Amino acid sequence: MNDHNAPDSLLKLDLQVCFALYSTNLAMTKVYRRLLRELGLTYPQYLVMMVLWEEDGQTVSEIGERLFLDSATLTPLLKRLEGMGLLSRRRAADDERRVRVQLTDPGRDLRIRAEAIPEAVACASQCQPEELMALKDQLHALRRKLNG
Amino acid sequence: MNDHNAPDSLLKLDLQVCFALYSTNLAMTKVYRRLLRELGLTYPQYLVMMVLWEEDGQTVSEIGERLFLDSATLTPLLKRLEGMGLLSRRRAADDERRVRVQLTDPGRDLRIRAEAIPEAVACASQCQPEELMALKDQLHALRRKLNG
DNA sequence: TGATATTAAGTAGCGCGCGATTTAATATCG
DNA sequence: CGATATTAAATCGCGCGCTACTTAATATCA
Repeated sequence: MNDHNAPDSLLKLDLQVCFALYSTNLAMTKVYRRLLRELGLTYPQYLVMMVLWEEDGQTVSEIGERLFLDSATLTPLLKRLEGMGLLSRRRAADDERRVRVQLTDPGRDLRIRAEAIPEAVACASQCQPEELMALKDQLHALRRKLNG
Repeated sequence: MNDHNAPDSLLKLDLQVCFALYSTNLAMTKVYRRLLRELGLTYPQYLVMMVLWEEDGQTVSEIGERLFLDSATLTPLLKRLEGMGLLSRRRAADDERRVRVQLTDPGRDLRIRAEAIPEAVACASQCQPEELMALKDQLHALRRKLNG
């Protein structure tokens, strides 16, 4: 009868939404993994590079606020990117608790090669831009409610 | 101008959708983590239990098809659930390559306590059922395209 | 039947993502 | 100034999720 307000229906519906989120995220990550392999990056590493390409020299906390990740996740990840020679980590002179993350020349240069990625993902999604934008807005709204 | 077909706009839009998916999934997992802690389950473990509550005695592959996970992920996870006494793993008599997963009495009983979870998550999401259903359908459509 | 191919599950190793804790630097306040 | 609180980053341990590989059982077919 399509009674979305019946408790049972609501509970199952919710379950499906969360699993849809979970499994679609897995599928998305798989697509990125294939595309990012030639850049030698994982998806979270790619996100960090995006944040730095947008604004270089951010602290670990600032990067974490953009990506909703904390230092327990970011510190090892940044060390790997540093090991690849894509960035450098240095304590800030004015506040030695903070670590500023600076792109190296290879790190900046990688942006050119990375610019082909979004188009390839969009192609793999086979969605209209309008659909993707609508989905993005709904996800942002849900994220805000879940985080708040 | 709102020109979604301009290459630059399309690329950025796609990026935002994927990150929205990624970060909303993180937020969703955090909500579940808090709720599932009292059951002693992680979200993927909870998903496996859901699959078995729906149909007991499935093989590792069958569970994997439902959840889009393979044996490299499921075998260790199932061993942990077995270690908790929630299920048992046994080679199938008719085809000894397959492992059938059976709920134990405690595993079946856990369902009662788990039934409060979806409502709590729905409450945390603060969304109308219609919104969640629409989001679910869009995610399923995207997942199908990404996987196919 | 016997050789080969396929299938199901398991293992090893790596990179997240996070709760809990630690270390060190800065801020606050008596 | 000195004691305490707060903050930023790092560390530790665990559970995914995956690629690549291994092992064992079944299927296929000459």
